[in-house]
Amino acid sequence: MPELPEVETVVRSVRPFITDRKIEAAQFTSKWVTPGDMKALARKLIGRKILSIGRRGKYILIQLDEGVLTMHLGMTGKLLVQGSVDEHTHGVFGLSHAKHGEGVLLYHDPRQFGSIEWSPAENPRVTRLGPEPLDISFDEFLARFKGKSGVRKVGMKALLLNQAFLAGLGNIYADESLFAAGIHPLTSAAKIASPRSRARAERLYQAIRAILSRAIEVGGSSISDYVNAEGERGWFQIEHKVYGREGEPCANCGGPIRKVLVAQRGTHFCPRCQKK
DNA sequence: CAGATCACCTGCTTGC
DNA sequence: TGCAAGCAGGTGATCT
Repeated sequence: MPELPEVETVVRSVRPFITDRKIEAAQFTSKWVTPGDMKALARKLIGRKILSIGRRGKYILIQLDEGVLTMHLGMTGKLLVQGSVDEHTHGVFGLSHAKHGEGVLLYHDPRQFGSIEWSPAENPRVTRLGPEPLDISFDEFLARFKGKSGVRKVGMKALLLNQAFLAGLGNIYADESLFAAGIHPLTSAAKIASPRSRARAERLYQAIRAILSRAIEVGGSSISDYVNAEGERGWFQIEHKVYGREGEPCANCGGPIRKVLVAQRGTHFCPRCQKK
């Protein structure tokens, strides 16, 4: 699902519909999305005013006049300001005086891998995240390659998927970034972090930023059913060079794009352009 | 500690 | 046609 660009798009599209509004009703129906006492959560939220909405990694942060509502969209989550409630709608928020729209916010998530949590202050899941890829310098990026016991030996694909390394990259943008930087997904982090690979590390840093920025510009990637809060699709999938393109010719060398399993995830790359 | 494996849930596609 | 297996944008618990 939704990775950093999709979550950013959702946040931007929902912002004008919920900012400065009061939560007048709330209902939850999934023990996976909202573990624990769902009625207590609803009671906690009703009467709260929404001060602002933001994003950290793949998390949506809704600042309230008391505490913060932290949401994750998992693999199939959507946050919608229009549409109807169905069996996959696991969160319904009724909002005060509709300045725009209809005054309802719907959390929709068929697989229920997402989450909705209230906490008095920053959610610990958010605290554990690494830095925002669009905010850090190259030196800070390079410094992340070191773990507590020296330079990390993990493969680059697994490292990019680790949210404690950088927040926000998922399967699509990890594959696209590694292709753009000419790095094989199984290349060890130690190799990229070595001084001799400085150019490649810098290419990766720039690739991640350019790809995420461009994806945000065009509203994210709509692979199957991703849409923003107003139901609009994103268009970055058109610009994917490797993700979902197994067997197609590489944009760079013309050889076939391959798909293998890395870190339990389908991983797309060009064997000719991305050497270990 | 770092890394690998598995599990969570639903729906769609693939292959026999 | 029908059905089982496999796979999907993610994360976190549990092992080695």
